[in-house]
Amino acid sequence: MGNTTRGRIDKRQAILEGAFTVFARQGYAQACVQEIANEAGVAKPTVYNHLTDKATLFRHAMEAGARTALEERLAALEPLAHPGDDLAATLTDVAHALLRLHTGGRWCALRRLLYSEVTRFPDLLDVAAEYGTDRLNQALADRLARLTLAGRLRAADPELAAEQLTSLLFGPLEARTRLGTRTPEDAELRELAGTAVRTFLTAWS
Amino acid sequence: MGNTTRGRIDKRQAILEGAFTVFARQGYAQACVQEIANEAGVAKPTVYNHLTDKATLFRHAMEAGARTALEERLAALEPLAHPGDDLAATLTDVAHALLRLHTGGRWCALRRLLYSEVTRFPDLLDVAAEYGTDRLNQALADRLARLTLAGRLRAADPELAAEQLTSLLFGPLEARTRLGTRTPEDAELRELAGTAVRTFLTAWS
DNA sequence: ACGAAGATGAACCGAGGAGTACAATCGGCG
DNA sequence: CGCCGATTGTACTCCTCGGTTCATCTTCGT
Repeated sequence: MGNTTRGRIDKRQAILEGAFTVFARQGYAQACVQEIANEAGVAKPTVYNHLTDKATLFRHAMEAGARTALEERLAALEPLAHPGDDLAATLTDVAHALLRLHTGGRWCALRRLLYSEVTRFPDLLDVAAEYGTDRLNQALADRLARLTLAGRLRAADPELAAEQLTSLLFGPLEARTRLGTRTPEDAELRELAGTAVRTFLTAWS
Repeated sequence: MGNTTRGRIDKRQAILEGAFTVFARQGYAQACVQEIANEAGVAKPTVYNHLTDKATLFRHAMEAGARTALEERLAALEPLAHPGDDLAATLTDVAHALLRLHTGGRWCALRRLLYSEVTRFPDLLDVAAEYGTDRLNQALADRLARLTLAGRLRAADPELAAEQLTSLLFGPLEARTRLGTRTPEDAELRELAGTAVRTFLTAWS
């Protein structure tokens, strides 16, 4: 258990990361603080020293996890700032990257925890609003608006267009990933991205 | 608490319904059997008499809830069997009905419970497969195929078309319903159904 | 009316886990 | 070196809750 450096590196960070992985694996109620402490390579009283409560520990862990997840997703749609000659191709690439993130373990766990604990922790709604799908849609709408201005698209309502694109992308995932317990083949994701972008473009160009 | 008829009407049914509502309200781990018994107007040993375990109680409650939810949803797309002259209108009506079901308490609770407990109860995947979105997509694909045969649609791949229509419908709900904690205005749902059907029809006709 | 089967309430057991107390230890800093 | 604050293990106190037992009704079929 005592492999982690005994020294002065930020325990708090380790605790939050360990907490997120344990919560993701067990759920809030079944995760015991002792196991989180073990996962973080830290003693149980240290956990209570940094984060007063199991509840606040959960909140902070969720917020940290959600923030990094959002950063990943925003980074994934960066290519849309410099689209090549083939708009459909870059759009498909971006869609594919988003799908891979969305089928990854971190994002699935985050969604599961949000759904399951939102009734007991209503403040998680703020986390979801701050780092959730709305934020991604907003950034995507910005990109689509720029593309429309450049004459490469005909999205009169960029918000709606973005919402429909992400819906076409992520909607089928629930069934395809068996509620997040399976990660589909990369080829399947590629195919999914292609069909979604195709219908999107026939509707919005 | 003894308001429920003391007689011989099916206790088991009452227990399952009460269990579903309590599980929906509290989640699996935080729901205690005593409260379920109270909700069902029944004594705790009676619960253990009908359903041996808390786990099996949960499984049966989930299956019952999922079955009725599926029946509701399948009934909602019945109008597609006799579409009027205006296909877009009936499609929008069906979409609206589906959206109202999907924003209702029962379905949201079911989704929450499925997501949160699928790791501890992998057999819930069978329930989801039996009564979940796939089944609805299948029935919808059947309708779309019939419509295509009748020349009212051009859905070469009915499965894909159905998947994309439901995605366009239900995708935006996650954000609009704040993870299922809010039920949008009926006008908003109507608008959502309209835009979804519009893009669907421009892509598939 | 009566007996059997099921339902009821209450008390009880045991496990698991949150949170705390405390004494021993480690680390950096003057 | 010697202090001080943070860290560690361990043990402990509650408390919740699953599941059971049991003695006492209630209901129904006959």
